[in-house]
Amino acid sequence: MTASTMEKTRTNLPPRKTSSKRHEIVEIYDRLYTHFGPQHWWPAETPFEVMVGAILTQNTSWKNVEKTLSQLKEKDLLHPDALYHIPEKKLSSLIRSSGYFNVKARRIKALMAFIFEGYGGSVDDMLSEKWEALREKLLSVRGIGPETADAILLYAGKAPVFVIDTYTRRLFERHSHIDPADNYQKLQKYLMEGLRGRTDLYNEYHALIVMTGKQFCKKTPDCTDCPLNDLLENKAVSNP
DNA sequence: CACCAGGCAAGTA
DNA sequence: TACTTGCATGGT
Repeated sequence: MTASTMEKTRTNLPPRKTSSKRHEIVEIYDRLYTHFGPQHWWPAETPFEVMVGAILTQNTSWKNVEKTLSQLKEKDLLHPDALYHIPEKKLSSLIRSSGYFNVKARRIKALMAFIFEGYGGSVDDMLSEKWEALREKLLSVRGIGPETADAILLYAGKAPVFVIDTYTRRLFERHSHIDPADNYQKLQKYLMEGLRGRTDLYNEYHALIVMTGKQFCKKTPDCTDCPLNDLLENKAVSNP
């Protein structure tokens, strides 16, 4: 896998010619990719920014998080040393516009403590650890659950993990035979096996799913008038 | 006005 | 184990 092929990713899993019926996971991916194009995720300049953003965006619109991140950047606080030393109270006031500011300030401080106590404040050192081990450690940090941990691993550390969020559940609940009641790990395993360990696809797929959530699907549990239905139903349409 | 947003932890039965 | 609740701002 070269850098250039990472840029514009199509699945090619399996080749259309030799497979009469492609896996629905791949089918959905290709439809989303064809429609929306590459997403270039995560929207951040540094791995550290990914990590902070991942906490700030918990159950919160990215729009609100952007405001917070740009303000932190403006004050030159968006790096480990600054956020490690800043008082929690002050941090909570700075991240106010992201919502849950008291909770998230505590969570960010917990992550800083983790980075400094475990890796001397070096994000690079943290991310150079084996991702399976790092995942377990991240999950032990207060405020980092499976989605946040996996977002950090995938988008900051380029680890081969699929990020499962509410949009992902909703999409596969409506447009595949996957049991929506399945827990995080089971759905994740199913998707990861379907995509054969392709980190670039995990990256792009999750980004595409969030894009569809933003553009179309806001209603739960069902949305019959959702324009996304036209894109995802009629699975035979593109391949006679 | 209600409802949702790229979750998580803690409490309850 | 499986629900329920608190956390909170900002946009539609």
